[in-house]
Amino acid sequence: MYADVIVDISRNELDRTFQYRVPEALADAAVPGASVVVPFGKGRTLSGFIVGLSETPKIDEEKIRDILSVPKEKARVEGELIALAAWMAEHYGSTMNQALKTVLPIKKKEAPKQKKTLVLSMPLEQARAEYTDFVSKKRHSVPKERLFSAILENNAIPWDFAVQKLCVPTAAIRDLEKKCIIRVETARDYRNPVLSDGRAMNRASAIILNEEQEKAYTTFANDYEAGLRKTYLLYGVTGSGKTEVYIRMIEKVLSQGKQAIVLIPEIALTYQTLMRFYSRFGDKVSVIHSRLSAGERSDQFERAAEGEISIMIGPRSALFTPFPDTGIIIIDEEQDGAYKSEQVPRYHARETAEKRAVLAGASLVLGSATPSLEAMKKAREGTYSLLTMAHRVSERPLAEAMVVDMRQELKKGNKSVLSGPLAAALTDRLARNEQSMLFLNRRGMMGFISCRSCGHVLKCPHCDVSLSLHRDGRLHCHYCGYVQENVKACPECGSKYIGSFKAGTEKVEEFLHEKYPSARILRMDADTTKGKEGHEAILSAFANREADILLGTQMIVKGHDFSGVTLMGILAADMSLNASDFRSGERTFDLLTQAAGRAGRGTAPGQVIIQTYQPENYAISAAAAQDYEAFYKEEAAFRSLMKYPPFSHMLQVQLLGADKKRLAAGAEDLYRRMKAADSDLLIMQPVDARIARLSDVYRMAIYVKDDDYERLVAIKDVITKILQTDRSFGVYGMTVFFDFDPMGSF
DNA sequence: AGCACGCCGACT
DNA sequence: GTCGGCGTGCTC
Repeated sequence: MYADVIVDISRNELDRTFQYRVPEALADAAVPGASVVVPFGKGRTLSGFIVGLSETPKIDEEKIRDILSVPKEKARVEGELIALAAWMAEHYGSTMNQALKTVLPIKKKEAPKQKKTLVLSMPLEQARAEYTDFVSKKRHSVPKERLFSAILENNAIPWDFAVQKLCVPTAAIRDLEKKCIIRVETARDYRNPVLSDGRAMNRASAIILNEEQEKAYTTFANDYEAGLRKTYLLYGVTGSGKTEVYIRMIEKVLSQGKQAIVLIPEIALTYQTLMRFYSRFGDKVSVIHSRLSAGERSDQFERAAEGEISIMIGPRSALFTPFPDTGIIIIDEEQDGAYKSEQVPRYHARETAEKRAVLAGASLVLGSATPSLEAMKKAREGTYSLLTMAHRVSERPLAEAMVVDMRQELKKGNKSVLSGPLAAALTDRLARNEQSMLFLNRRGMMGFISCRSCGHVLKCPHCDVSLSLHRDGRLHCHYCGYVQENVKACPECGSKYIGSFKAGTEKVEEFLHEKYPSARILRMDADTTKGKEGHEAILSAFANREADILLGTQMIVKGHDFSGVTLMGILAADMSLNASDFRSGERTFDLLTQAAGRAGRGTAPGQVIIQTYQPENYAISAAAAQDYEAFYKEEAAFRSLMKYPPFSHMLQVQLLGADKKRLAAGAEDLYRRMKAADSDLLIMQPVDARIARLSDVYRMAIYVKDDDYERLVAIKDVITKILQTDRSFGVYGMTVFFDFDPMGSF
């Protein structure tokens, strides 16, 4: 018996299976998915995973070696998850090893990571002298020079950083170590302890659904009974009671002896939802969240595999819960950006869930009040089954929304961040002793140029995304590389009030204190929520009416209900609209819709005031009118015209390198090779990434667009092949990553 | 990734 | 002439 093993080294050159013999004694333990220890090369033992078994040797039998052991305590990947990992590696461009590690429950008793650090092992003065000496040599290695100078600057740098970011070969490190210039120190880093949350709950009684909810549920239930496994888009306005529908669907699936996975964007922010599940299903439910230790996570996964629990709730990674027979996967707030992984493999939970659902024979339910263009497009085409819930459970009216044109405010001579109507509304709420929330959308405020007189935003003539101001003082497009000089006056109206937009929560807070000295103000942003309980502390203080105004960024918008709030002010709705990113309209619409949903949750009617320089923009007007249809129509037209996802697909080839010139040369070389490989594919010339340099690593990107996702996968495979086989690429010191249909900025 | 082998420039 | 750096090949 032979086993195909993927060894635990994430290098393209080694991203294939190696065949090993299974000794008699290990025959039972050596199943696909098992973690094994194998000999590799000379005097090395590595861990790896069995991904397949066979009876026949594929290579010279003499060369095949034995599996050394199958450690019992190590986690095992289920066959279904191996297949899923293979799909992910292929579709998102990663090694099989990386994909397996993503899918795999984190190993239980993993030895604490030995963090290796490189430190200077001689006095600084002496090292400086050595360095000068070293550089003066005619034939010295460039990577070594990088490492040397980095250490001189920082005294100590992590091993991983040197190897991965500075692209220093290990041999070079060893060499400097041998010369007693640097020292490799190993320090333990400890796991952070975890709070466990095991509270007993009373079971809530059965839920009674309203007509719309019942209809959505029945459609699903009938399909399920009939053995149909589909993807459903549950499109329900804020407050339409999606959670109750999820719960009923889960009950249905559990009654058939199957299990359920529920994905949510941010556990901390949907505590209320979570408690609903707890009270309904009690200890059948388990929750994973980011604060859980590796050990606790792995315990939860193990419980799932053992059948102790049947519902797993958690973020993106909960998708890989090793249930034996998953019956339903639910993705709540399906449009949320958090479902796209930032790490390689850069998978999207929606697509990956679709794949897993097929592999597992499960149904997939996507829930949202503002569905992503991706999901709605498929629903309209009939690929997904659309379940609509258009009414709020209590029939409570949506808050009344008003759009304030900030250009008019400027004309009236008001240059402050608060418009007349919003200032008046605030004064009014303070007098009536009601609470207000002010939302400052800071996302993507980096460097777009807009006119404060007419609202005109400078855009790339080829890509229709905002140009951003670079350090060189010129305006760049991040998709195609278009560059133009900055402007002194607005090209539309000639006004001199044009420039990049800046305003921080702190500044606004100061302003509010001045204007409303007696008001009690709470500020919530990345700075004030640093502590572990920062979030909760501020939110509960506000819920207890310890403040009149809550001022904050995105984080105040999601999930929480404050019954005392009757006013929601959105200070600058445009900010996220002009991020140089094709998804900015969608994100803005989503944020504004959610923000608007915050006001008027109690008995008093709510009011929403949206301040903007672009009241005519469809993302803003549609959000103010709470009109998803109108938004979808416009946004779909824009995406399809510009060939952006989901009407086309886009591959972002990310290029990183420590040396600017070599990186540029490498990018150019790769670009030409790509063109040669598929000459009529739309490949853009290499451009600087939005963050062109990050911790001393230069970053570039090549974008490729095509209707056919598989064609992008094909060009990805071409690139991987070139990198693997063509040694001459080594000179560029360039590392390459892929991001398919990217979200956010690179 | 990491290890052995072997060529070729630099220094004695 | 020898030393040692770095490119090259290989891992079941």
